[in-house]
Amino acid sequence: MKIHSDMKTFGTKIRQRREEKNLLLRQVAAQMEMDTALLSKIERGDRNARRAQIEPLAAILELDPKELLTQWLADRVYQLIEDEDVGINALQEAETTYRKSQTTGKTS
Amino acid sequence: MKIHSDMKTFGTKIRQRREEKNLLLRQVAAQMEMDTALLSKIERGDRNARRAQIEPLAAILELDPKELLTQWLADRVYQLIEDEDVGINALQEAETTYRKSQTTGKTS
DNA sequence: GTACATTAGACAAATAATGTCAAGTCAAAA
DNA sequence: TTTTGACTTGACATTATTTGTCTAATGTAC
Repeated sequence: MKIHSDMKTFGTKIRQRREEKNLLLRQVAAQMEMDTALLSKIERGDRNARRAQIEPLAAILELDPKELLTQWLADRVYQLIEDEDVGINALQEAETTYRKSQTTGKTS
Repeated sequence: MKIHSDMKTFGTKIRQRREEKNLLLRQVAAQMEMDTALLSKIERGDRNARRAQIEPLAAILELDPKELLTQWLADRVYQLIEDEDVGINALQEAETTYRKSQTTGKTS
C-alpha cells in the first residue's frame, strides 16, 4: 500500500504532531476509541483513517481540521490515480468538473 | 449518487458513442458479458464500471482507451471530493504528490 | 533480564461495491 | 388499444474491500 517513503502526508503529519505533543499512541488511540495497532497503521500509512475520524483526531492533536481533512482527501485521491499513467489528466478533468459544480452552486 | 444532471462524463460519453454506433444496450452488454440493467446504470451514472471493464468497453465502442480511462478516473476522483469544501485544495495537493512521484520515477 | 511503546500479521466483522432478477415505464408499431 | 421492444428501477444476493481486533513480535531503555 505505501508507495513512496515520503508519500503519506496525512500519516506523517499526525505522527509528527503527536510526537510534538508528547503523546503515546495508546493515549491518542484511547481518546479516539480505537485500537492502538490501528492508529499505528494509520500513522504509517498502511491504513486510511475514516472520514469521520478526521475531526476528532484534529481536535485531540490540536490541528486545523480543514487542513487535516485536505491532507486526508489528497491521500485518497492520490491512491486512486497513483498507478495510472493518465493520472494527471484525470485530476485536471476532475478539477474542471469540481469548479463548475462550485460556481453553479449545486448541492444535490 | 448522481449529483448534477450534466456531471457524469463517463456515462454520457459511452452512451453517446453507443448511440452513434446504433448499438442496443443488450448488444453491448452481451459483448461485455454483463447484465443489461447494469450497463444501463453505468451509462446513467448510478453505478461505476470497474477498472477492468474500461478497455473492453473502449474496444467495443471504438473509443480511445486512454481517454475513456481518464474520464472514468476523473469521475471517481470527483466523487471522492464532491461534497467536501476543501476539494480543490486536496486535488492540488494530490497533483503535487503525483508530479513528484512521476519525476522520481518511483513505481512501488 | 523486565517493562513499555510500537509494529506486524492473521483473522473477523462491517461496509461498500457489483451483479442479478423481476417488474415497471414509455414510445412506437401493429 | 394492445403488443412489442428498449430501457429503467428497485430490491435483493453476492462478492470484494475496508476496517477493526487480537496476539505475537520487535526494539529500546532501564
